Amino acid sequence: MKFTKSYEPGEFEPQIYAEWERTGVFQPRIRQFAGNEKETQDCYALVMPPPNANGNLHIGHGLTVAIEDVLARYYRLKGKSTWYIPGADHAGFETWVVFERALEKEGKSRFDFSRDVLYRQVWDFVQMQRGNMELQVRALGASCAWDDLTFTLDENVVSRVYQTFEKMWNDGMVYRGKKLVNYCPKHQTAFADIEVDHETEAGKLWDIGYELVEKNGEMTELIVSTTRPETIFGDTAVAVNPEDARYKDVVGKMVKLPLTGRVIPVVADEHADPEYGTGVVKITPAHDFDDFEVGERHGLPMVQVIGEDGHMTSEAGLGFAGLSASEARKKVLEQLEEQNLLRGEHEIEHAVAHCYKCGAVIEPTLKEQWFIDVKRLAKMAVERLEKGEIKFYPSNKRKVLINYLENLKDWNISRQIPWGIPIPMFQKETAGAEDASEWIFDTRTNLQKIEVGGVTYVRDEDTFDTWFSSSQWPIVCTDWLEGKENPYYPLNVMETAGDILFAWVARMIMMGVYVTKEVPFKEVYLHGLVLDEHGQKMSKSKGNVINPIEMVTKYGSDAFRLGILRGRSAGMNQAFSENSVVSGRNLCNKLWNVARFVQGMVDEAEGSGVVAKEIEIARESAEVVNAGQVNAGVEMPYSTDNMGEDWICRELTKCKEEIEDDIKEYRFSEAVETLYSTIWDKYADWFIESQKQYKNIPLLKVTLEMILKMLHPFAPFATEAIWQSLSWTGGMLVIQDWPTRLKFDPISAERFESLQDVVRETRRLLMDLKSANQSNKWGLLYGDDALVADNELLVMGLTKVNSISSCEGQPRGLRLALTNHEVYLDVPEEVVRKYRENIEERILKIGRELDALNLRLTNPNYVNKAPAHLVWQTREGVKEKTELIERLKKELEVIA
RNA sequence: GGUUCUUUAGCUCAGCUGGCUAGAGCGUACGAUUCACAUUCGUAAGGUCAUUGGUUCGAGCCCAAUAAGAACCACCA
Repeated sequence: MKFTKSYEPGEFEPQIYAEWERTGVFQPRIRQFAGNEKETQDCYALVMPPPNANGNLHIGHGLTVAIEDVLARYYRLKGKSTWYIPGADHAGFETWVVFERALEKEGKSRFDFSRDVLYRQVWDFVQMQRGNMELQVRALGASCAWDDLTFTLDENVVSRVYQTFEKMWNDGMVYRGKKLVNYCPKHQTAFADIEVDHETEAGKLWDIGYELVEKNGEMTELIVSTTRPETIFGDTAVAVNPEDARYKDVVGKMVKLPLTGRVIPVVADEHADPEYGTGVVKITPAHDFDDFEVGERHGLPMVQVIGEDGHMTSEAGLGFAGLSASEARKKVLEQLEEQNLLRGEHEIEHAVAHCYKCGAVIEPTLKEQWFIDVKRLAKMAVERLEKGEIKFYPSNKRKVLINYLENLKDWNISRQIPWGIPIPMFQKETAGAEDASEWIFDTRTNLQKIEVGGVTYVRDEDTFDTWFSSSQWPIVCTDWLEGKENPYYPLNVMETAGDILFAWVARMIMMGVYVTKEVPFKEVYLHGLVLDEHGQKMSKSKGNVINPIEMVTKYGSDAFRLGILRGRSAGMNQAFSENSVVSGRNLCNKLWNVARFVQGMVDEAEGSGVVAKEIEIARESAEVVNAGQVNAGVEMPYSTDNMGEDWICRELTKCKEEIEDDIKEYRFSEAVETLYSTIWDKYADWFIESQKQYKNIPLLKVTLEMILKMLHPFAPFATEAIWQSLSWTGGMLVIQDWPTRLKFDPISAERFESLQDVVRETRRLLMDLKSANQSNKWGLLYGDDALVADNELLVMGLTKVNSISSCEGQPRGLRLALTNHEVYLDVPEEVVRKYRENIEERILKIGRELDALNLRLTNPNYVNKAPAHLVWQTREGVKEKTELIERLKKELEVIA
C-alpha cells in the first residue's frame, strides 16, 4: 500500500473491519467449558449492554463501545483469550410502543388480536428493522465476537430464564399477589417502580366536608384535603395523626362519605401529616400506595373505582360508572358544590407519576401479578458487596447500591405486553384467582392450554419484565452451566451507563449470586451521560444531539473514539464536542504522516542496501527480559552519538507503563492524553526531528511498531491501516503482542533533555528578539560545552540558526539563560544592550524563586521531617539558581 | 427528608499515595513556511484551585463549616 498525503479513514475502515471479522480474530482463542485444566488467568470477558435490536445507536452507545473496545483490544494484545460478547435487545416496551403506534396508524388495536398473533407480528416487524444497529457497532470498531451474538429472545435466554424462574418458584421466592401496581392506562400494562417518572406539577387541593355521624362537641364534620376527588367512591376510611390533638376525640367515630352516604370510620395513622392541609386525609386503598398500606394496617376493604381502562367502575355508582377519571372528577366537584360540601380550593405543587414512555399519568391500580421476594435476593447481594467482591468505578457507587438494595420493595415482574418472554405459569381452568396453589409451572408457553394429570390449565397471558431476563445476561452470554468450570464467568468487568445501576447492575448481581453462587462480574465501570459542549443534556427538542455515526463518517471511527474518551472519567456526566473529535482525527493524521516519513527513510536506506542486515539483528535481540530490573528491556541498536535514541526509548517505555496503569484503573482520559503527547510532542516533534540528522533505521522501525501497538486499542483502524501499509511488518496488528520495555541509557536520555533546553531557550530568545523587530538570522556560539559541541548539527537543525561554532574562548552576544550550558546567540552589541531589561527581569524572577526555596530550607521542621530526596532537591535548586543569578549579573556588567 | 456527586485557565476537563514553578485539548495573541503533515511548525499570554477555618514541615488533594449547582431514592392526601 502506498502512503497518501493524508489519512482518509473512509478508504480503510470497511475493508479492515471485514478482514478482522473474516479471519475470526475477535473470537476468543480458547473456548473450553468441559472443565478441562485451564488457566482462567488467561481469559478476559465482558459483555456489551445489548442495544435495541431494531434501533439506531446514540452517543451513549458510542461511549460504551469506545470504552469496552479499548479494554477488549488491550487485553487481546496482552495475550488474553478475550471474549467481547455482543448482544441485541428485544427492548420489550420500547419496541412495543413503536409497534403499537404503527398498528394504530393502520386503524387497528392490539385488542383485535390474540397474544400469539401479536407476538409473531412484532417478531416480523423487528426482523424488518433489524441490522442497522449491528452495522453501526461495526462502524465503531467493536472487536466483539459476532458468532456469539445473543438476542434477548433467543432460545438459550428463554430457557435460562425459565430455569431460574422455576428455581425461584420452588424456593418460594415468587408469589402471586393482588397488590397496587403502577399502571399505565394508555398502554394497559403494569410497571416496576423504577419505570415510573415523577414530575412536579401544578395541581389543586380541594377541601371536602365529611359529616360526622355523631357530633363531637361543636364539631359536626371533618374537612378532608384531596387532590383526587374522583376516588371518593373508593374511600374506606379517613385518617388523622394519632398525635394530632385537634382530632383526638373523633378517632374511632364514623363519618358519612359524601355523594354516597356510606359510613366509614376515622382511623389514627402516622401517614396523616398534621401540617398538611387540614390534617385529615381520605383513605383510598385501591388507588394510592400509601393508602394501600394504611388499609393493610387497619384491615380496611379495598374498593376499586377506576378500572384498567381508565374509566370509572360500577363501584362508582350510577351516573359515574363509565365516565373517564377526569370527567368523573369534574362531576364529583359539581355535585359537591351543589350539596355545599366543598370547603376550599388551593393551588399546589405536587409530584405526579408518569409513564416513562408515553407520559400518561400512572394510575395506581389493584392487580394480580407475579412478584419476586426481593428481600432475600438483596440480602445475598449486599453480603457480597460488603465483602468487596465487586470493585466499583467510581468507588462510591458501591455504597449507593447497598443503600438501594437495603430499601428495595418486592418486584413486580408481570407485564401486560405481548412482546416479551411469556411467563411460564398456568392456572387451573376453573380456579378462582386467589389461590396460589392452583398455579403450576410449565415451559410450554407456546400453548394456551395444557393438560397435566387430566386437569386443564390455562396460560398466564403476561410476559416478564425485560429486566428480569436481562438480570441473567452474564449467565446466559457466557454459557454458564451448573457444575461446569467456566473461565469466562464471572466476567472481568461490567461496563455500562451509570443510570441503570439500579435497574440492571443491581439485578444482575442479585440474580447472579442467587443462580451461580458467585458475583457475575469482578469489576463494574459506570460511565456518565454524554452532554453537549455546554454541559447540557442532549435532546431532540433542544436540537443538540450528536449522532456518533455521523461523526464516524465525517472524521473516522478512531477520531470519534479518541474524541469521546478524552476528558472522561468514571461516573461523571461530561461534555462532548466535535472539537475533541477533530483533535482525534488530527492525531491519526499525524501518526499517518510519521509512518509515511519513516517509511520514506526506510525505503531510501534499504534502497541503498545499508541496513537490511541491521534490521535482522534488531529483531533477533527483541526478546523479553526481566521487567523488574530498572533498565531491563529490549536491546536496541544505537548510533553512538545521538542520545535522542535513549531518550525516546525511555519515553516510550514510560508511556507504555503509564497506559497499563491507566487501563487497569479505567483512566481512559489519561491514557489518551499520554498517548497523544508521547506520539505528538515527543516522538514526532523531537525524536523524528532529530532523526533527520541521524537515521537509525532499525530503531525507527521498532519504535514506530511500539507506538502502533500502544495506540491500537484506542484507534484500531488507523493503526491497523498503517501496520499493513508498512513494508516490513507482517500479519495483522490486532493480534500482535503488546510491546515490552525498551532498553536505554538513562544518563544519555537526560543529556538529550538538557539539549532540548538549549533548543527551547534559543527559540525563545529568537522569538523575543523578533518581537523587538530584530532579524532572526543569527548564529550560535558555544563555549566550554561538550554536549553542544558534540551535537552541533542537531542543535542547528532544531533551532534553525544560521550557523553554530565554538566561540574559541571569546564569547560574545547574548548568553542563554541556562545553568548547565554555555551558549551564546551571536548578536551585535546594540541588540545585546536593548535586551538588557530582559536580563534584569529574569534576575528578579529567578530571585523570587530562590527566595521561596531558601524560605523552605530555613524551616527546621522541613529539613528534619520532609523526605531526604526532597530536601536534597531543594538544596540543588538553591545552588543552581544562585549560580544563574551570578552569571546573569556578570553579563549585565559586561553589557554596561 | 435520605443518599451521592460537582466547583481548578475564556470553554471542556485531568491532576493517582499530600511533596519541584498546578497540566492538557480547544480558543486567544505573535511568528514561521521548498522539509512527512496547514489535519503543519515555533513562542507566549492566561489560575486567589468556590469561600472560611482546621490538621500538617508542607494542602488543589485530608477534616469541618458555608455558598452555588447537579443526580438518584422516598414522600407530597
